[in-house]
Amino acid sequence: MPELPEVETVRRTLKNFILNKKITDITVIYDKIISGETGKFVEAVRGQTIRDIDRAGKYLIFVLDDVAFVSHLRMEGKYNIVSTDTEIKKHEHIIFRLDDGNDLRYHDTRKFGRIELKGRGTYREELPLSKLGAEPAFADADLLFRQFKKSRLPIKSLLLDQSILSGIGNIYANEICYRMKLHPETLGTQMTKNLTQELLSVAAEVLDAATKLGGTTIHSFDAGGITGRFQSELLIHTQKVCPKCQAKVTKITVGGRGTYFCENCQKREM
DNA sequence: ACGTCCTCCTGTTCGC
DNA sequence: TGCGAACAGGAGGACG
Repeated sequence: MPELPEVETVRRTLKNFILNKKITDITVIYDKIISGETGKFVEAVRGQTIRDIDRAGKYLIFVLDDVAFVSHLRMEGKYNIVSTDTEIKKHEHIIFRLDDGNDLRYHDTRKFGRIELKGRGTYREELPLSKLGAEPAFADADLLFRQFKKSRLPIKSLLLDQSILSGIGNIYANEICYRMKLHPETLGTQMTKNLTQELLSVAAEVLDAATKLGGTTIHSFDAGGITGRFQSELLIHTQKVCPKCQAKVTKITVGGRGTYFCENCQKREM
């Protein structure tokens, strides 16, 4: 499931391949991927050149001449760049034909991803980007502390709330709690100012380290054929044994999400 | 305004 | 062993 480091890796990889390429045609095979009217999307994007690829949290933004489109990969979305004459694969839903003989193809096994047309100069002010919280590297600890303090939701759930902090998904939420020695069910109201500051630096550090390694490859996700090397750095997510104390890792559900933690190491007193 | 639950999907894993 | 059920989960929307 692509989170900030994986999406950033996709962004950088794509930029190398498709910057300044013109989209000469679009074929929409499965149109529920496109939010809004498919015809309008195709009409607006056809003939436009890719001027930049931006990112906000887990969203990718393709910036074209006159418009932009926002793409969320959700669980299993991928972009493949292949020669136009390559046979279309089963889960390729949107085909962008480029003017260099290649296609940019959106592939998504579970069809959860979404692509939506936005204004070139206004996409950050439009939903859904407009309600994203800051990324951990740029977040304000005082504001975050106030948001934590007023919620009785578990910290794990608050970390996954994109309107509070953007870019963290289930894998990194688990990793951040573990590195903080924090029980994932610690309530927002139990957080202290110091702990919040520490959480921000741990979160930024983990995301940065993962980005430097090309993200984490989980299940079918990879960034344009690039295998994320953060996979081997995971300390708790999908682990059987705690690397610190060798205790058996506990798996519970928090806010409907699979949560891995060590009962021995993650019981820090507030 | 906030929290909870449901929906979207398909491939994989689990249980009987 | 086989097959249906449960699970995986990010975000958006319905609902209370």
